Amino acid sequence: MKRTSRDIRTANRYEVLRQIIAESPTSRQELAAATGLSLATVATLVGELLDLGMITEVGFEDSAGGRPRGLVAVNASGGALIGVDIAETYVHVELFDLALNVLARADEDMRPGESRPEQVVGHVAAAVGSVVAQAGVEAARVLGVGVSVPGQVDRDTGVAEYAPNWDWHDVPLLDLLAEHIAYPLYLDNPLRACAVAELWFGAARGRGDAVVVNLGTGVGAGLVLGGGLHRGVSNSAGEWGHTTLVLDGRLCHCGNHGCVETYVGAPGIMQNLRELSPRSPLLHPEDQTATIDALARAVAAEDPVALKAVRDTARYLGAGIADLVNLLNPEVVVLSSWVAARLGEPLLGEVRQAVARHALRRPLAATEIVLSPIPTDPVSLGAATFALEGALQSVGQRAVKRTQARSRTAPPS
Amino acid sequence: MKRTSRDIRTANRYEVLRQIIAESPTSRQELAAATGLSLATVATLVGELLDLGMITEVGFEDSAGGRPRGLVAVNASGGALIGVDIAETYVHVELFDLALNVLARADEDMRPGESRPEQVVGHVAAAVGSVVAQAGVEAARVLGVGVSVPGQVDRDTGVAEYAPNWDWHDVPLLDLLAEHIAYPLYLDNPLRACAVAELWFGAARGRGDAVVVNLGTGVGAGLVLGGGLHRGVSNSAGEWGHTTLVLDGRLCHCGNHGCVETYVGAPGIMQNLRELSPRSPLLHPEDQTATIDALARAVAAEDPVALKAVRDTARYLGAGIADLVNLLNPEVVVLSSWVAARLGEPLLGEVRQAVARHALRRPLAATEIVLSPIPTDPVSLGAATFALEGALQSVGQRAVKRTQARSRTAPPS
DNA sequence: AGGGGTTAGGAAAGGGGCTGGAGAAAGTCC
DNA sequence: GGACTTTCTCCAGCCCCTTTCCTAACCCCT
Repeated sequence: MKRTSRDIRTANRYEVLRQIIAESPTSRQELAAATGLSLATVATLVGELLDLGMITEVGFEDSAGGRPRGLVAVNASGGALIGVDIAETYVHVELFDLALNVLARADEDMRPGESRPEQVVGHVAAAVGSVVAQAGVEAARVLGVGVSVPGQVDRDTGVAEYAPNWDWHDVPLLDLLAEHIAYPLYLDNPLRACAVAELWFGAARGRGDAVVVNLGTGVGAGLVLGGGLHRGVSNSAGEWGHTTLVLDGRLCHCGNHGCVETYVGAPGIMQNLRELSPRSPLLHPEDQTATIDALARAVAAEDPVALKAVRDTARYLGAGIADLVNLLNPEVVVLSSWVAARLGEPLLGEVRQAVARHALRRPLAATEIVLSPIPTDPVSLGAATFALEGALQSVGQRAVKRTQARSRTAPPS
Repeated sequence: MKRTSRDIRTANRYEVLRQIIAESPTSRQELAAATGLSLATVATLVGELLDLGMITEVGFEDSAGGRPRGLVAVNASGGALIGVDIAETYVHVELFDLALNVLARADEDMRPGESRPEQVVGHVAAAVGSVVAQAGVEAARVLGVGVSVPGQVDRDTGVAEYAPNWDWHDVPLLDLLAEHIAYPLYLDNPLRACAVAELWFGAARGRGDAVVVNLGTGVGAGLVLGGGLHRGVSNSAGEWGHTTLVLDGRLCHCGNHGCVETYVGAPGIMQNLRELSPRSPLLHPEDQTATIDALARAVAAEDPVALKAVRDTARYLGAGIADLVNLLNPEVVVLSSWVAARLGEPLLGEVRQAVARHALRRPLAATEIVLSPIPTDPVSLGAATFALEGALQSVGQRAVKRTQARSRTAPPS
């Protein structure tokens, strides 16, 4: 709530690092141009990041008659970040270097019924241990672990206030995890993880206002407003899946009827397909992933039923997204998560048309609708980004002293 | 987009003045406590406002053994603000003193067909001239004129990009007005005017995230996010009236079916009533205001048809608001504009129940739903507030020099 | 090989902001 | 009148960002 001049610094630090990660190697000049900051400010921020070991100087640009520009790049091996994606049936963990390359993965399946917090924590601890061992990084170089857990989360206290899958209430998840994991921990939910991933590395980079529509088993919308994540007063903003799309429509597990989720979530898409063709061979009743995969393949083969199913889904989705466009007037709407990744361009095209039919002209003209450009799992990437943000947050004064030390020691060769 | 330390200053200046207006007279100590700023900062900001003549020192608090606190209050006569509410059939103008009391009003009716920009500008100029004359304020003391015009507006260039009532496209309204009005002009739309009015003087004061639901002939939602107005990338955020509430529902003039507006805007409410009782004596087919007034009176008299009509309206409205609560997780939802003012508590009660049925528990628990506490026309008040913000924006360096002058001249008696 | 032109980047100065503390100011109480 | 208390102003200190100046580092040309 209260803004101080330090927040400006932190935001600029984020901005510079984002830019370096996006375009490595790069020069101070380019960074200044890209961020709009002065050269002097960029230079001090770059100095801080050099001191932290997050970036390194990697040589010089060829000059055409002048002092050559020094180039900096992400120091990939300068640290490791871990992203944990806890879902209903699995725990997926990835370890990233600072260039956000995946160095190691680990998965733990959870059987139905394995829903006690201690059990979940056990799986997470095992997977985290596994990725650290696989990647062979020293413990000291792990900058933090971001954890995404479905439902409502109090990120300050680290309490999972409510997780619908397992009917958790006020589980002190971060404290439980801290007993097994010695690295700094950051907790939030998958919606916001995806949004942050897009904000740092995806289609929302550099945009003031963006909506990240999450299409998975559940559905939600991560909101980027004013250049930062919008959390709402109790950190539960973005619950878009239970917006009423069809009055008295399909029954949703939330108890209402006609929620967006029941039409465009993976089970909803299966239902759309089933209503078109009850015995479609594409349907794998117990396996959402297999069904969506089959649907994607059938669309590629121009199967008419599959095309119609995607079009129907896009109609619902487009109507919902149009409402978001009208309400929030974002620069970009990003379709993210596994369903969007698999259905890809065919879905996107239909959605664009459907949105165009429903949205008002002016907001529509200002809004781009795109697929997430993030190739890996956005949830674990976003979770890792929370850890990265955490590591950058508290850079504070110490760095200044060390800047002096640096400039004394190693003049460029 | 780009934040600088000056923005902090401006925000703090707003905050201090807001607090003084809300609670006049007050002391520097109280202001510091209320705003969270240090005493020193409050003192300099109060000094600035004293120099501007917007507030005055009005005496001292009784002390119980110490230096008594100096009290400051709004200097009501220190300036005048004009708010212009342009609507489809009328222009309503109010002149406020700095305590935001209405000193003068003027209305101009516009006949259907009188829709050329020059005609509207003529009415505005006449009404503005009238209020200035009525109130008898000197021209120099008018700090600015805020103008609210329906539709999409580019507030920087002062162009009314699109006004649906009159099918205006890219009308340079501010330039046209400037030919007749010599005061500083500020342009925006009624949605945001209402939101700003709530933010400064109403139920959104001091709240980080609020939604101001505007119930008039049209329907919209002013969004206060992160303590400030959310405008979206092309200043058209808040277009909530054309959110689809009922798939394939009532035809809306926007061309879609089932928009929120067709159920909870004044014409929509009339339709709700008509569907209940086609020959209801409450219906005044050509007069929205009269119908809503009659409905309000009938509700007060516990007329069962009227009660049912309000309940039906609240069902629709509640479903829509619940979606907003889920999506944005605001601290408060404010029901504003003339329909909300007239239907009042009965509507509010039904809406609360309807929202509770649709919204998710956690966001719901964090959200309060209230009627706007603003007794006058919120649109002209909000428009005047734009002028007030404008006057405070550019306080800059000059004030510092004058601070020295002040401290030399007038020591408190 | 050495100078001139050109560009990069560091250091210092400057401007804006907020805060904490010292000390003057203005009361009450004894 | 003096002791005590509280307010309020002013200044030093710190954090930010930017502008400006100057040196460093390179190219090219002679």
